[in-house]
Amino acid sequence: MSDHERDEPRTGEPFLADYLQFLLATASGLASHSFHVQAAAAGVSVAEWRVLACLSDCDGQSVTELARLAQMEQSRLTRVIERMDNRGHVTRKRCRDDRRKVHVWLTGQGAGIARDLVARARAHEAEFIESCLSPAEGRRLKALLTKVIERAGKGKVHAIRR
Amino acid sequence: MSDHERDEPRTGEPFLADYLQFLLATASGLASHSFHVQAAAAGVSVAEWRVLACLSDCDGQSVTELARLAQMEQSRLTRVIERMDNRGHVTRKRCRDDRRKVHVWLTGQGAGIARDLVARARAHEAEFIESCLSPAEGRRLKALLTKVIERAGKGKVHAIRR
DNA sequence: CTTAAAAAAATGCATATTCATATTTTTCTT
DNA sequence: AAGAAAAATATGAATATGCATTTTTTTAAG
Repeated sequence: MSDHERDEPRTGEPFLADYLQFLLATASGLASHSFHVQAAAAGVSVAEWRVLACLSDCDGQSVTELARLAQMEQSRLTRVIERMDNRGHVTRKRCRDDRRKVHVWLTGQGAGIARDLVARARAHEAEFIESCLSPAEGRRLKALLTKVIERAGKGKVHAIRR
Repeated sequence: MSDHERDEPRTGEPFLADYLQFLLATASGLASHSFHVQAAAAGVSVAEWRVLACLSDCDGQSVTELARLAQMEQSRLTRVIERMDNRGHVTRKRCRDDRRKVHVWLTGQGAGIARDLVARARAHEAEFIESCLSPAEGRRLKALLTKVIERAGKGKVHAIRR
């Protein structure tokens, strides 16, 4: 319809379609978006979902560990956790061995919500993969991403424990 | 060091390490983070960088098109663009064919910044891939992501034009 | 042709996020 | 063992973001 009224012609090569970081961000957004809508409907924001998922995988992490795993800036995570604490979804305890640290656990209620969302996330993942890749391709993609994370996140994302 | 003071044992299977959406988000963050630091040092936020990159690839898109391509909520994009307009990095023109739409272009200055950042992004991408994958794996990963985007983003990310 | 519905962008306002910095505790140096 | 440096959280204040809604324009229906 609209002709975009361009002034200048295209500069050089198309950039985005071959830029790994763009492809990752776009695929990530597409893959997660509709699940995030489900979570929102359940009253859980994206940031909160990330915390629930991380804790459901490994409960009792410290704020800093959690921040790394959930890819959140520390002070942001502190406040996300604070809200979740107020709603009774997590509890915090200062670590006795190192009293600088604060560890975070799911409460019973939080764990329930997490279990439910994790189940839905698994279902959503299966649907999503089926909608765009063969099972083998899905496995291959995961393997490649895992390799990227292990190599690039050396020390940063130690929490991918199997 | 710290023993994480767990109360309950682990629930079930580890979840995150095999959850595609987590792998994508994590890899995406790791891949982009250090470039985002570079951009910030150049006075460009992540959101602004996305706009610059999208426009440098295809100038004169409408706000809605840009929002889809840059994966930004529309009202957020409107304000990001407004700031970029104030700084003289982009200009907006209401479309004559369809006066609801507003198209966005890079200014000379904006295009200069975009060119510079795109060049750095390409260099950063090459370094990043080399740091964690073989060239063949890098290509394979891009191919898989492209497939995901084409299939899952049917109609949503039409702007991946080569 | 007139009115209803849809589409695009902007905006008000409540909330969330960021950045820098303060605070507390631990680790390292000498 | 004392003091400096580092590490982990928290917090104040400026800014950005999200959601619902409004405004303007276009498209569809009757």
